[in-house]
Amino acid sequence: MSLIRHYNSEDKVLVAVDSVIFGFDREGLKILLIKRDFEPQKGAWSLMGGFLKKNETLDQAANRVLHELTGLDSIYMEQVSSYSALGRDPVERTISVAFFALINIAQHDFKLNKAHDAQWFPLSQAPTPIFDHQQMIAEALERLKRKALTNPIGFELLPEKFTMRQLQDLYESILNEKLDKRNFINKINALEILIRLEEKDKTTSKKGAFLYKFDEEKYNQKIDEGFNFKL
Amino acid sequence: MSLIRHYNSEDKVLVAVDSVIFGFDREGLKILLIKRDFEPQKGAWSLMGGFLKKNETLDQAANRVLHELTGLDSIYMEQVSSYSALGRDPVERTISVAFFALINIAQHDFKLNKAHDAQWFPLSQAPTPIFDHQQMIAEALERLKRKALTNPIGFELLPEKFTMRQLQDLYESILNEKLDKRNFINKINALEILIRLEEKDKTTSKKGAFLYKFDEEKYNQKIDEGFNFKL
DNA sequence: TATTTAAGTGTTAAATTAACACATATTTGA
DNA sequence: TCAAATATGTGTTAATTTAACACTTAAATA
Repeated sequence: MSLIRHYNSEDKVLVAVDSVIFGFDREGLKILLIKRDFEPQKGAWSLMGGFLKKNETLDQAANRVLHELTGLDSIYMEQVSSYSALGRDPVERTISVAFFALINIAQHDFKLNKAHDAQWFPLSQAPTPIFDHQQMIAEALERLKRKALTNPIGFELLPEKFTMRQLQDLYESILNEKLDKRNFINKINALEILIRLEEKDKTTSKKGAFLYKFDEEKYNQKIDEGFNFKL
Repeated sequence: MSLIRHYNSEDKVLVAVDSVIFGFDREGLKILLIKRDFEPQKGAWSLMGGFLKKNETLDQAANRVLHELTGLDSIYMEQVSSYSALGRDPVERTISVAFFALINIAQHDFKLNKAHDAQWFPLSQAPTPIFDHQQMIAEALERLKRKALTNPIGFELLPEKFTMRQLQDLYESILNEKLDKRNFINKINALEILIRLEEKDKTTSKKGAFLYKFDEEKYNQKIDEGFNFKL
């Protein structure tokens, strides 16, 4: 007789992961939604998700699901929260763990898996998604905001070379407020994580704007240290 | 034939909740651990936990488990994170959602359920608990720190009447640093959530220290508004 | 009545944040 | 060719917030 108590009498439940996939391009911050192709709510928009398998962690599941849709690996992901309301998925009792992912749309040369009928939506123009996905998006966005104010995130969302204006646009779209150009530049420069290149980007102005890239070493240092931005 | 796709082929897993129960009394910030009474690791210290049942939410499960141990209801709890490493519970594959709870030890007149062999430990003197519970505690503490800097929390942890010194002790033990007395008082008073009573507490000084209570209305207002303390 | 102990109380310097406006380079159209 | 239009680039000052700092007071006890 073993003294090890097994958990045979306990309930097992379906566990899902759902990903709030944020992207950024010249048009601003966007999220990636997929069109649901089965009932109920067939045709409605939804976060990309999937079920946790017996032999994988939640992070692995979230990465697997993201990979299935985008083909991408090594994408920055972070757990947001778990959702467990009883009727949240009308098909069957399921709890879901939400993640957020950061992708730079223009840079990564990926094709969305056509089987999933996915589409990028500017944050403010996204349709209302199914179940409790709206709440997941809202909480993921809160997390992203805090992240942006305490750690550098541009590396995940911006192309390798970018203008100061693009960086400011990124922060403005995450924080959902206009920032003063000079104050923003002063703050960013104080971090000393940017390297100004000789090249200029001429796509948005006649004068041209200097391109910058991140100083990877100092950038990573700031990830560890953290900071406390008030923008 | 139904168009509704069921999830029959998906894996189901055991889902647990584990609670990092913080308490505060004259001796400082403490956590409540229970002695595990079955193998493996019988006799080791552990967070109080339990399994999610088919028909309850994670919050309900966490409250149920807390109630089982303490008899208390309506305790402040907040979800921290989910843990899903494959071998985290050697008995069987289980994922766990950690919560933190705030209890004011002296005020609540509760008896710990003896069946669980529970004990309060000062944060710095707690034994190393089983599995990944140490990580849960660390992350819960991080959350508590941020909470303390952005929302009032004293109501949950302090007795109804308390001295300014007790409030400062609370913050010092959560933030794990000494604070300047005058600056602390100035900051707290700026919030305008305290009411100074005529009574004094004489247990810690000959002179006696004024007792305070929270202005409940303004306190709740600050919960909604939030603030950004830098102590 | 001298000593001890924790409580109580404000001011100033330093650092951070917020507010603010004009010149420049280049293209385009008159 | 020159005027107009447009986005880029750049510093200073005021206002606010935070950090540093020391002495007096009340009461108990020796």
